[in-house]
Amino acid sequence: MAILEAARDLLAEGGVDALSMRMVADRVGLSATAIYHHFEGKQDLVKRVVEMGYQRFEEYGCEAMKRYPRGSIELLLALGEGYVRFAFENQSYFRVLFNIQRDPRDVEELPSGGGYHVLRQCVVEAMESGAIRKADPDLVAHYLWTSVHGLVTLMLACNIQKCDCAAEAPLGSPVELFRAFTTFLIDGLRTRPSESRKTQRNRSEKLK
Amino acid sequence: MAILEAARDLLAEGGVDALSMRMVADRVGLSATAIYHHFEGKQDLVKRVVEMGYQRFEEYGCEAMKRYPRGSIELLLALGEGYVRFAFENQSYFRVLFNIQRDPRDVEELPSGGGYHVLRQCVVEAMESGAIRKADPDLVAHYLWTSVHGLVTLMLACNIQKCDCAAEAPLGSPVELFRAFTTFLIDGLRTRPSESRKTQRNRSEKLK
DNA sequence: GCTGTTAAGCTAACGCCGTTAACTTAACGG
DNA sequence: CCGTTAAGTTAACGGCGTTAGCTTAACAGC
Repeated sequence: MAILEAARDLLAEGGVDALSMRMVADRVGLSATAIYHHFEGKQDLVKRVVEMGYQRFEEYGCEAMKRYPRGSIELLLALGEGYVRFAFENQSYFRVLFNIQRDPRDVEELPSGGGYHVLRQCVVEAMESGAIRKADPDLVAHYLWTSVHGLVTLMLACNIQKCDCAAEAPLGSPVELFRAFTTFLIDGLRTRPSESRKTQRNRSEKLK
Repeated sequence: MAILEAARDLLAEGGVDALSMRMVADRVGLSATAIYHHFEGKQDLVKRVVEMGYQRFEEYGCEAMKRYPRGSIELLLALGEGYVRFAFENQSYFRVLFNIQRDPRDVEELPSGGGYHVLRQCVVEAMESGAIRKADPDLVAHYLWTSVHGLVTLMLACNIQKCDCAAEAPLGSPVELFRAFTTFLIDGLRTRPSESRKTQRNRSEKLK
C-alpha cells in the first residue's frame, strides 16, 4: 500500500517527527484526512510501519542462521553482528523499532518477539552442543540481547559512527566494536577448555 | 530557576512530548513567549534540564564509589547497579538523557561524559589490582557501559518492569536481572580462577 | 433499473503546538 | 531626565493530529 511506503520512507528519512499525516498524504497524492479511512491515526500508521520492519529485521537473523552451524558460538555471534548491522544500515528504522516509549499503552508485545525465540533456540542448541556453559537459556538469551542492544543504542544515542577506544588500533565501525566485545562475551559464556567435566557440572550447580 | 523546575517536572511526568512551552509557562505563571527571554527555544530548554540531570545521575555513581574499595570488582558492579537504579527510579529523566536522537546537531558531546571517565578510572584500577584481566581500559569501559545500558534501554523500551526469565526463579526488578547478569560479566572479565586462589574463594562467596 | 450500503475521497474546522513580531513596563546608570 | 536593557505582554503565523460532515463511485439485492 502506497501510504505505508510513503510513511516508511519519511520515517527512514527523518524519524518519527518527520512523519506527518499531511506529508504522507502529499506523497501519495491524497488529502491528509483520507488516511484516516485506512489507519486509525498516526500512532496506528507508525505501528504498521514498524510491523513491516520486523520482516526486514528478521532477514538479518535468517542470513546468519544459514551461514553458521547450529549450536555453534559462531552462530550466536553472527546473530549479534546481524543485529548491529541491521541497526546501522537501517538507523531511522531501528530508532522507531526500539525507540524508548513513554506511553505504556503502545507496548502490547515485545519488539522482535519472533526474533527472540530464534535467539533463544540458538542458545539452547549451543548449550546442548557444549559450546557455551549451561544456564537458564532465557537468562543467557536476554544477556546476549541486552549486550548487543546496549552497544547499538548507546552508539546511536551518541551518534557515534566509530569508537576510538584503542589508540593503537582504532575501531572503525560499530560492527568492529562488537567484534572487539566478543572476546568478553565468549570468555563469559564458552566452556573453558581447561575445566574438566566435573568442575563444569559443579559450577553449573553453584550458579543456581 | 522556576522555569527549569517546571520543565523538569513535566519531563519527568510525561516525557519530552508532555513538555510544551505553554504548559511550562502556565506552571510558572507566565506567558509562553516570556520563556524565550531566558531560553532560546524548546530544544535549549530541554538541554538545560538534561544538564541538570547529569548531576543527579552522577550521585548514583558517587554513592557506589563510597561503598566499595577502589580497584574491586564489587565497585564496578555497584556502578552498573547504580546505572540501573538511576534509570528506573528516574525513568522519564533517563529517557530524555539517553533518548535516541535523530538530530546529529544535538550531539555535541557524549551523555554522561563525566561519568564515563569515572567508570574508566575504576576499570584501570581494577586491572591494576588484578581484579579483572588486563586489556584496553576504554574497550572494557565501553563494554561494561553498553552491557548495562542495553539492559536498561531494552527494558524501558518494552516497558518491562520485571523479567520472567527463569520460571523456577522469576527475576523481579531490573536490578535483580542485572545481578543475574553479573555472573556472565564477571566470568568474562575477572582474572581466571587458575591464576589466583584468593579470587576464586571470593567468587564462591559472592555467588552465595 | 432503482436503491441502500459501503468504501474512499474531499473541505472546513478545532484546538493544540513552537515560534516571531511588536509593544509595554520597570529598573537603573550617566 | 533620558537611554538602555531586561522581562513581561498580546497577536499572529504556519504546522500539527484529528473530527465532522459532505460527495462520489462501486456493488448487491430487489
